[in-house]
Amino acid sequence: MSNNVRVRFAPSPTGPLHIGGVRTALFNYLFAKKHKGSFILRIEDTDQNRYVEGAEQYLVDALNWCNIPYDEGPEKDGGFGPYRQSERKEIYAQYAEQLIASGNAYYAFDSAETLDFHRKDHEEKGKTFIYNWHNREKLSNSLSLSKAEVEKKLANSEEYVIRFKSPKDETLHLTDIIRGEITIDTNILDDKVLFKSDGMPTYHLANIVDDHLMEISHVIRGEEWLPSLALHFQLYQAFGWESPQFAHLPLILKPTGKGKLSKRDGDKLGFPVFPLEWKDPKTAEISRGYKEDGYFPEAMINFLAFLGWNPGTEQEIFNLNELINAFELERVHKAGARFDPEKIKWFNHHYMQEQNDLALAKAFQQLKPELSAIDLEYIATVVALVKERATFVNGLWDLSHYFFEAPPSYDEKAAKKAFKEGTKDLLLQLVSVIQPIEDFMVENLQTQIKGWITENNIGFGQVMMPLRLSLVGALQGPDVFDIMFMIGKTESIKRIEKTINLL
RNA sequence: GGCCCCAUCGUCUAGCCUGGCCCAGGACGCAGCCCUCUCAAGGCUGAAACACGGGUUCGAAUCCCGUUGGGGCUACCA
Repeated sequence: MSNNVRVRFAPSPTGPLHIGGVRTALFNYLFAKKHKGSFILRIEDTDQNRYVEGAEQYLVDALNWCNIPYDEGPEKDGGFGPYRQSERKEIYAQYAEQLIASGNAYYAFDSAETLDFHRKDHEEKGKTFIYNWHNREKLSNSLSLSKAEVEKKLANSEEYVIRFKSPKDETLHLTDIIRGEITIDTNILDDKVLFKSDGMPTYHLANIVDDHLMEISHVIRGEEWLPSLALHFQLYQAFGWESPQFAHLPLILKPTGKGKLSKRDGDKLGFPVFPLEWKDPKTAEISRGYKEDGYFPEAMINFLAFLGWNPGTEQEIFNLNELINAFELERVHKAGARFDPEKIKWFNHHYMQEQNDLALAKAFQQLKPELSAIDLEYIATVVALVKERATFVNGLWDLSHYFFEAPPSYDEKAAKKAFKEGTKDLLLQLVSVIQPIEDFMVENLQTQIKGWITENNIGFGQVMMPLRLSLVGALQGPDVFDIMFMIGKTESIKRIEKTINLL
């Protein structure tokens, strides 16, 4: 492929960007970068009724957080702007008129009520109402009405829409990069509305006009658009434009059950469906986001890339550059992919290990007010000690609180296991072993304590278990000697003595 | 209902185009073992799939047809 690859991500600002939308954006981005092309963000806000305040800003913020930058878009003109369809309003009408002039479209005056009536009427009879060659002669439009009548209606500025005149008895052979050839019989196609009575184009018209004007080379979008492909293809033909290549991505399905992934699933199963937290401007309802839940963007991107695509090798960990290099549309799957909240956690755990300890410490400190006064270096060392057990920054506290404060209690089960009859005596002896250690370093602690245990033929676990429990409050965590070194001699002894007093 | 798309372990998937190397490989999750003062991590091992039925062929997960199942669309929404 040459280097004039231009792709676009064209969401409509009707709410927060869904995780499936993120994947669509990602695949577009990967494809563009792989071919040294441009990735364009276009805002498809032709539906004034569904416009949601803040949705566009959310989109930009989400893409930024995901590290999927666009080359052109609103506030980032690349010579093909504007990039909001509402700002391109004047452009579309002339193209609709052009289609009428060439006989590919017509005016329709039917009211919403009339259409509604026909649909219901057909449904009752077990049929489907399709506005096309089949019945357009019986409806109110510039094909059924006389020229004079049409002109009169237009002159009276009666409300009208412009519909595409879908041909009869044609077989369309469409090509999709992912799916191969798709065959469609035009007889079952309906005369889609291209231009609405409110003066705005529908998605179909605006989409084709903009893709053409913006010189889009590949349209990579979700599978929900596959049924519209025939219309879009015919539109390009009607305009006499060269059509871009199409690739329809498989949908992301619910983890369990039927249907595609929805916000509800996230709420029910306890995982986010949106990249960033979103507060609904109307209901004030808050939807959680991957960012706020402690996911790293690298983890989300890596996971999302593997939903419907894979490189064909056994490598699974890919950074963005590696993804760009390896990505091929031809390797995208056809079938829908279930979203697996467990696997994205695994990716997050992986990327957590790759994070810089100091950076993690900062994030950890910001999250926990208890840590505000604590030295960042100390927190970073603690993080280094416990992070292999952590999947999220917000899980760090549970894994490391005993580095910052004495354990508030002892785990009951562990206490039963660790505290035996001779424990008190052993701990008293242990204190006398620790007390004289001048240089309170890990190696010294290790040799002194282990030496004392072996010399006196004491069971290792008999000392280590209650020791750990005294320090940590539970039988978990990193090396005991590391913990002692970190909290220091005084605190170590203090915690052991607390246990002694308790026994 | 109609139309279009799809179908390999529970899940993500390799293999399918160019049939034999596949009694089907990897990963997540699950189980066990090892490591070990503990919990993790890590290492090793295991259970786990070609939806079904017909063809074609010496031979089919791979090609064809049908059935079943799943998904999407069916708005003056995108």
